[in-house]
Amino acid sequence: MRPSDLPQVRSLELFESMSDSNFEKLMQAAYLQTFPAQLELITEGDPADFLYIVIEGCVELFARTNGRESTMGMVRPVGTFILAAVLKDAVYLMSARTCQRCKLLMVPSENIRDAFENDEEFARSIVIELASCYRTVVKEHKDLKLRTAVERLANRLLRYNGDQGDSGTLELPHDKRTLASLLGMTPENLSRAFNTLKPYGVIVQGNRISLEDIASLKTLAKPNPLIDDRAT
Amino acid sequence: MRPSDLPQVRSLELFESMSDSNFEKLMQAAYLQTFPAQLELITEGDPADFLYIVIEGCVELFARTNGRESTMGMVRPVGTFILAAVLKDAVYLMSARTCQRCKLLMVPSENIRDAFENDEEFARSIVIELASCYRTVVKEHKDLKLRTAVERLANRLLRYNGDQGDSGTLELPHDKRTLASLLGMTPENLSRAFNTLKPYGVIVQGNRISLEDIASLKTLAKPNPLIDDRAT
DNA sequence: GTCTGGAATTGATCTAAGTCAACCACCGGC
DNA sequence: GCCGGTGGTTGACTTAGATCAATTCCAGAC
Repeated sequence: MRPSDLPQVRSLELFESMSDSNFEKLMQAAYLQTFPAQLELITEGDPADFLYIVIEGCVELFARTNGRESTMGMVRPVGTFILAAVLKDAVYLMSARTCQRCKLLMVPSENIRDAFENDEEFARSIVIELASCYRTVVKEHKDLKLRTAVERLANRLLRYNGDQGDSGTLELPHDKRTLASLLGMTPENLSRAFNTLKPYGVIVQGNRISLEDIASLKTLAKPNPLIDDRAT
Repeated sequence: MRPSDLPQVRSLELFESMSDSNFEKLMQAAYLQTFPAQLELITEGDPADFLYIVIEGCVELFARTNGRESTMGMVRPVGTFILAAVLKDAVYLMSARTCQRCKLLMVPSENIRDAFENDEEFARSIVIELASCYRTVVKEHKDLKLRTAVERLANRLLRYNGDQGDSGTLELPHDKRTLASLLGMTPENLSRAFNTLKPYGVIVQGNRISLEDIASLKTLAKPNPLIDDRAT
């Protein structure tokens, strides 16, 4: 792997407080690979052989059952996916595909579990990371169970706006069909949801969105830190 | 606490491989309390002061936002709740209330975090437990996103039937309004869902259900181990 | 530039599910 | 025994959202 990528990986909360020697050992066992767009990296039900770390590009996590399919999450640099399956030595619950050409670091599950046994700091980081993942899904579950499609969209826009510096203008980080699936609706319905948000100052131009009246958008969205805040 | 309860708690996967002395220390810091039915034990947004362990009775986890409310899960003996918030030293994401008179063991968060630092085996168990919790929510999320209400009910019935010995007869473990909320629908809609399952051999008498034609119920439900199996 | 194919939008329609209201059935208290 | 309350069911109706089909809008290929 390119030495310039290493510090990035090291800076992940997961690896930050690991000992140098253990980190190096882990990285030596890892593979850095480049994948083309639209490649299915893993399929739900397969045994978890690797922990994946996204160095470049973007990976979509999705689930399928009975002909239907839904986007479960998006991972961008520098983020990991399917830590839980790796630790439990279980099968993947989600599938993953590249959205673009991607550079991924693949760490063999066994090495992760070894490091977990031998590095107490790493074990601690893993717990924090897992707890965070858990809380993220709980929030998504609440979002889906307690809100309508329009509310989910409104809150998502407010979140993207916050992520991108609260400027009142934001760029959708994925295409609209993906966003729709992520929010648990159809692309058609997403279109219509954008239309119903127009009176609340939401202007759509391709994947650039301006929020002209954040106050009124908030009265509709009723954002809730226990659903929308990433940190808490 | 009654000494007869201790072995039960000790047998929890979470505490099983902990050292005796550490377990005792933890239990000495803990409080055993009995609560009446319908008491709100914790409220989402409050700081996580205790890890709760249900010794007797049944606790409902639920979430509220903007006037709406939804049941997120049910905890029965011997089970724990809100481990993630405790470990992250964060606020609760869910509220909890007793469904019946309950006996609960409350372990101060701080002691849990201490034990986590000092007992490597405990740390390992926590990771497994957290990973399991995570995977459980992911499954619930898939269930909600990928299935209709009737399918969710059908699969739930098959699951309860499996839990209760595959006899073809099962008892609903909670009242129907709670089940409805758990499955993400209204009580009225649950009633109707039971009716649409009648042609598939589902006979309802109060909270006793008989499944007279499991084969055909399965063709409708299309159970998927990556959603419905607890273990995987 | 023009062509082309995928993404996005729009409209018409259908369906699953929620809402509202009435009603029933069971249980506990008196 | 009767009363009243709670949980469950049923029916009529509304609504959110899905589906299907028809355009439109680009962006990239040539």
